[in-house]
Formats: sequence, C-alpha cells, structure tokens
Amino acid sequence: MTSHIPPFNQSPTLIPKPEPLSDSDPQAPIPPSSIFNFNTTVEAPLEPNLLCREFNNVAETFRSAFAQRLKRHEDVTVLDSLTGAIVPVQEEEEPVPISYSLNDPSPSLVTRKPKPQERSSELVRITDVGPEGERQFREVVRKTRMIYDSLRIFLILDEMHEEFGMARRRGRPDSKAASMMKERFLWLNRDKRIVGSIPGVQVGDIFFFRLELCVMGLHGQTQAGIDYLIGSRSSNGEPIATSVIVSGGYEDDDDQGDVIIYTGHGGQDKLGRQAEHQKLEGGNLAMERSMYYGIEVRVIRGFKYENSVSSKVYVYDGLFRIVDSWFDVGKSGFGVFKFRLERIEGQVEMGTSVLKFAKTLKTNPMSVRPSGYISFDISNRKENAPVYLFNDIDNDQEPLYYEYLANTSFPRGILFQQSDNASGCNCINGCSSGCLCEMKNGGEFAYDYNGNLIRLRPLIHECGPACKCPPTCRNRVTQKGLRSRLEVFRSVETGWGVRSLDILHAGAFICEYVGVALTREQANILTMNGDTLVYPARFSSARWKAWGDLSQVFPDYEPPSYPQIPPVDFAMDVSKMRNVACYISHSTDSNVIVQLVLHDHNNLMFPRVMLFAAENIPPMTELSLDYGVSDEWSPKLAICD
DNA sequence: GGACGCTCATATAC
DNA sequence: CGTATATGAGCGTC
Repeated sequence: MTSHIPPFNQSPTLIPKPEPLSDSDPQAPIPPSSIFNFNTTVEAPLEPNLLCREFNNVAETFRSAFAQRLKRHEDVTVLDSLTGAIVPVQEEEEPVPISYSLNDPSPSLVTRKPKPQERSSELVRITDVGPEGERQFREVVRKTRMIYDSLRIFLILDEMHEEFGMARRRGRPDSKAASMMKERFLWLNRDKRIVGSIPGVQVGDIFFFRLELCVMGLHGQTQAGIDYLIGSRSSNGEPIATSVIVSGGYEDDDDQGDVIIYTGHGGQDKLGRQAEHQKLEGGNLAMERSMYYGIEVRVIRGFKYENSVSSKVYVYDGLFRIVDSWFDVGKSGFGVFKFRLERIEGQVEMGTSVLKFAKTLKTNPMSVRPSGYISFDISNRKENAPVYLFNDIDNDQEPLYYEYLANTSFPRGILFQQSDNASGCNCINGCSSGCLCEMKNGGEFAYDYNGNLIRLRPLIHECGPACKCPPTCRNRVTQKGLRSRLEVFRSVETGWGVRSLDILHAGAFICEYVGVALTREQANILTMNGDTLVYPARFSSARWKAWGDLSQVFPDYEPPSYPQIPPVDFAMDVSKMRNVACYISHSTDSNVIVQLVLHDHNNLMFPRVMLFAAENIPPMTELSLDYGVSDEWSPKLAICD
C-alpha cells in the first residue's frame, strides 16, 4: 500500500531543473561560466589548467542564487578578471586554534576558547581535479587519517596510563580525537559542502568510526544517517541531501547492493523501534529534493566486521542517484518514507562487494573462484594462516618451485656474539610501563594494545626467550607470525603480487621479509655467481617518517628520539628459499613499510625485517613496498650491484 | 547566539 | 551471545 509524496509546497516552474546527469559520466565537463575558484588549504603546484581548484555549482538553481548571495553579503567578490572566477575574501580574523599541551590534553586550562569552525553552506561539486590533483588530495586525506588514528591511539594509551589505581570510566578516544582535531582546524572540507565525491577519498576506502567520516568531510553527522544542507542556508531555500549511511538501523531498509531501498529517519522510540509515522522534514525532505534535482548522494555502508579496532567498519561505496521516493507502511505498521537509490555506473567495484567476496574466499574459495587456485597454502603449514596461490591469467606456477621459509635464517655463529641473554624482563603478567623492555625501547612500547605499530623507529626490541612475560605480552607481536590471510596472485600489470583477504589496519603486522641472511663478504662472493640478493638497507620508508607525528595537535610535541643502531649491512638470498613477502610488488607509493625488529636474539647487526601496513588497506588491494630501486627498473628485487 | 532535541554511535554491564 | 543502559558529538531547529 503506497501513496505518493504530496507535491512540494512551491511552484516547480520557479525552479529551473538542472540538466540530467549522464550515467556514464557523472562528472560532466564544467561550463566555464560556472567555474568557481575557492581558496583551499591545499598548496598544490599543479599544471595551470589543473591549478585552480575548480568547483562547479551543483545546479542552475544554485548558480543563480549565488548571485543573490553576492548582493546580500559583501564577503564575496569577483576578483579574477582573467577567468571571471569568484573568489571569497578571507575571513576578517583568522581564528586562533585551541592550544593543547602534551602533558594535559584537556582544554580546561585554556583561557579563551575559540568558537568552533562553522559548517559552510556553500554547496559545490568538485570535478576535473586531474590525476596530479587527485594524488595531492589523496595525500592530504592520507595524512589527516594518519593524524586521526595516531591521536586516537595516543589518547587510549594516555588513558591507560592514567587509569592505574582509579577505576575511571573509559572515554571515547574516537570522538575525543575528532573534537581535538576540529578545534585545531584539521577537519577536511569544512569550507564547503561537497556534493559528489570527496577529493582524495576513493571508493572502497575503509573507516573505523563515524567521527572519522566527519573529519574527512564524507558525512557530517555523528549518528544520523542522512547528511544534508539545511534549507535555510541553501541558496534556494530547499534542503539538499549529500550523503547517507546504510547501517541497518531501520528495519524497512532493503539493501540489494547496487539498488538500495533506504528508509527515511524519524518516528523511532528510544529503543530504535518504529513507533510513529515519519514526516517529510529534515533529512527526508532533503532526500526528496535531491531526487527532484537529480543530485547524487554519497553512500557509506556500515559493515559488520570482527576487528580489533571496532566491531564495525564504514566503507565508502561511491555515488548513488535517488530515483524514486514514496510513503509506505513499514513492518511496524507505521508510515515511513522510502527512497530508491541506484548506483551511478562507471565507478569501480563497491568496497562492500569486495569485503563480501574476500570473506567468502576465506571460508569457501572455490564457490566464488572455481578455477585458478594452484595451492591453498604455499607455506605448507609453516605459517599460522594458509597462504593461497592463485593464477587465473597464465600457466606460471613459479612460487611452487621455491622452498617456503617462514623466518629468515641467520648465519651460524653470529647470533650469540653479543649474547647477554640475561637481559630479559620479569613481568609475569605482561609488560607494562616502566619495565626493562620498555626501557630498551626508548621508554615507549612500539605497539598499541591491539598489536599495531604506533610509529616507525630504528629498531624494536620485542620481548624474547629471556623474558618472563607471557606470549600475550603487548611487546610480542611479530614473533607470533601471520595474523591475516594473504594470497599470492598473478596479474598482468605487476606479475606476481600479494594481497590480503583481511582488512589491514594501519600499523598492522603483515609478515617478515624472509631470506637466507648473508654477511657482506658472503654476499659479495654469491653476487659474482649471479644470485639474487635483497639488501634490507635499501628499503625505503621515507614517506612514512611523519607517521605518529602529533605536532599539529600538540604544539609542544617533539618526536621521540631513539638510540641509533649500526647500519644494516647484510643481504638476503631469496634464490632458493623465501616466503610470501618476496612476491610483494615495488612501488614508490607503497602501502607497506619496513620495520626492523629483534626478538629471538640481540645482535643489532642482524635484525629481522618486518612488514607493516602503512595505512588502512582494504581486502584484495595489492600490497606494495618501496624497494629503493628506480621506477623504470621494474624487477621486484633489489639485486646487488 | 544559545539552549534543546534528535540521531542508522559506541562502550560496558548483565 | 544478545539486550539494555549510559554517555554522547555534532548539527539542525526553534
């Protein structure tokens, strides 16, 4: 039993309907007259035609209304005579960010609390950023996510530290991190309301908290499912929806992937049960108006995922169009608004589809990929988790021909040269602040309580055989081996590659880079025979040096200083024995980083080479490592010169 | 501008 | 383990 939404209380003839958007090209070329040039925070040395951050207005409606705004306010003027671009004049006073101190992250001591940065009402669509622009926006997004996560983890550790003795309620580090960043003006896209995709955020990107979506500008509501620009601040007085979260909060939702029947909000009681009729107001009205104007919405899906960080992840699934809306009787018997969302074509596969696919691959791989498997575990049970070998493009089976080595083997005799095995901790209940092993790590453990790397450092000393702490000690991570399901696969672009079937949270341990370690002298001899050697010293993690740097949040932040270690001067022979890491592709834009770790011996000259996720990596995304070789030189291994 | 209410969060207790 | 409850942040509304 359905009935149509009553006509909107305004004459449609006064509202010019925008050109219908093409399905194949959701971001049609911008007419020059509609190019707006805004000041943004991104300093981008782009090519001239890409230089201006070009935002085109959403529709004819808003374009004309913008002119009215010009008259109403005097903070906008046409400045650029060449392009006719409209450039907003800077705010009269630059707001002063709140000051935090590392020792007291609470803002209570701050005398003057600046007013929070208001949400803009400027509705724009950002188009034609170009590959170089996209790369730079991506970098900004990546950096911001890094700060958010580092700050969140810092707050957790800080709280743990304080909690000794007193049973204080745990706060919400996810929300605390977000508000601190907001006060420091570190939220992205606050100076505009973006319709369509957010520059630097890609379909398939995974987030762990609702507030993280707020920080990115993907979705500004902390709980509400529909985000929209309110009518009173919109240029034509009508609300416009910009994004929705599909998270299973309404029983009348029907999520079929590319088509979603989305329920409007309202009418629920405190327990989330539908107890009243919904009304055509707020987000519901905005959805209806977005449908009328053909304006696309971003869709973010909540996805149940057993995870050490949270029990749920949020996946950006791309742009959808609202094609229908009606008033319906829900399962509860109360009236609800429903919106039919259809995914705009021409976008990459949805992140949630990939998540579901990867999940099936872990439990029932043949059901979704009946052919192509060469092995269901090339490690032959030497790893904790099976390592798949998959090739559906040619007959190459190369990885089968190497003996699988789960850990690097070091030359006999070198391991105990500096042996003073007495140096272990006595933490029978697991290491905690102030213990010997924390001291060995420069007074700060390298991992958080989920076993994620907090920041890069020259060397990590994990607890070892001489320590009395249990295997669950937070200072034992890489020694416990694989934590995620990996797959070696064949691709046209990169040859052999590696991907994970699990989500890899930034800082998650992936695997050791394994080979037969050789001293410099041994390596020199072998090289003459033309063997393939990997030099750990060449691996580059330069791009991730700033990881964990909170100086933008705490002005007095100083990166911790760690004792220097002698340069790594050994090679690894992977010509006969190797592990999964050997198949990771090279990229200067890598998503995997190298961290040296000691755990089973203490010879500083021969640390183990451990690989960690440098950022949140969705399942099925190819892993890459910067081998420190030039780009045109494509082979994966750094061969000795 | 400020108080209030609403919301497809989140953590914890039972 | 699901469910109930407590504590919320941000934003829209009035």
